Amino acid sequence: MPRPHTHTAYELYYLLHGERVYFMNGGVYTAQKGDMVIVIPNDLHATASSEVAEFERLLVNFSPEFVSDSDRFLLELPPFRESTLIRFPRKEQSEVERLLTQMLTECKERCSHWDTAVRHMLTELLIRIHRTDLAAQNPPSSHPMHQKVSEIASYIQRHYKQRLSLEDTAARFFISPAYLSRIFLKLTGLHFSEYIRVVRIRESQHLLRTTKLKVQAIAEQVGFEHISHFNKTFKKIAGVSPLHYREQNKR
DNA sequence: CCCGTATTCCGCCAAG
DNA sequence: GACTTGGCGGAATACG
Repeated sequence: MPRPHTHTAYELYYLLHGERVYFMNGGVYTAQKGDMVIVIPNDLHATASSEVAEFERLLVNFSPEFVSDSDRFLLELPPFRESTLIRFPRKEQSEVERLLTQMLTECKERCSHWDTAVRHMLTELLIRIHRTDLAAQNPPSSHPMHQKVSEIASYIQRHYKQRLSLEDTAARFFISPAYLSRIFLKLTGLHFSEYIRVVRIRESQHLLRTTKLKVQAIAEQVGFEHISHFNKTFKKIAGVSPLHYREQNKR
């Protein structure tokens, strides 16, 4: 199973067939044939297998800069505001698949003006995404445990400032600590405690970039009682020390 | 589900 | 003084 990760590109993940569990945006989604997972830049995401083992997908990554200036606004609107899953209607699917495969072959073969061609097709794809009815979408999860893990992940995102133990959280959601530990890892790719740390460090990164708060203050705000431990954890996850990170990301 | 063990984490202090 | 790094023992949690 691929480790959870982030990157600065948009990711479009289209399922040709099979079934796939996707963790992103703090929620668990089950993708089926004809579904497209949209991951916006810097969102933590991972995939896991579902009961159905086999699957085939088409994957497209692109940076916002790749989209022509005049079409960039398409990325500012709803389906691209946060990572999500959309389902194309039956009759749209073949067209979407055609677009995607064509884009991929263009990228591979690199005939003249391939980039312009791809840029065009991407725009068309974005429009198709916008046109699909988003209202009746998002069956957030068929599986009851997916729902539960989603709730737990979102609970962590809301309460990372306070102490969160496996035991207390499990009790709050009426499952055993051991089961929570196992199911959480399976669906998110991260251990329960690891996820908390990642959420905390990501928030601290945000604070380092956007405020002038002292490291000490930030550490406390995101739920670390001791700076020494915050520093260690930060470096392990972010790769550099807090102030170094702030320095690097001074626009 | 419970258990024992291994691993990792956390809070604390000390030092650069 | 603020930040960073390191070591240590007990606690939490991961593993099988």
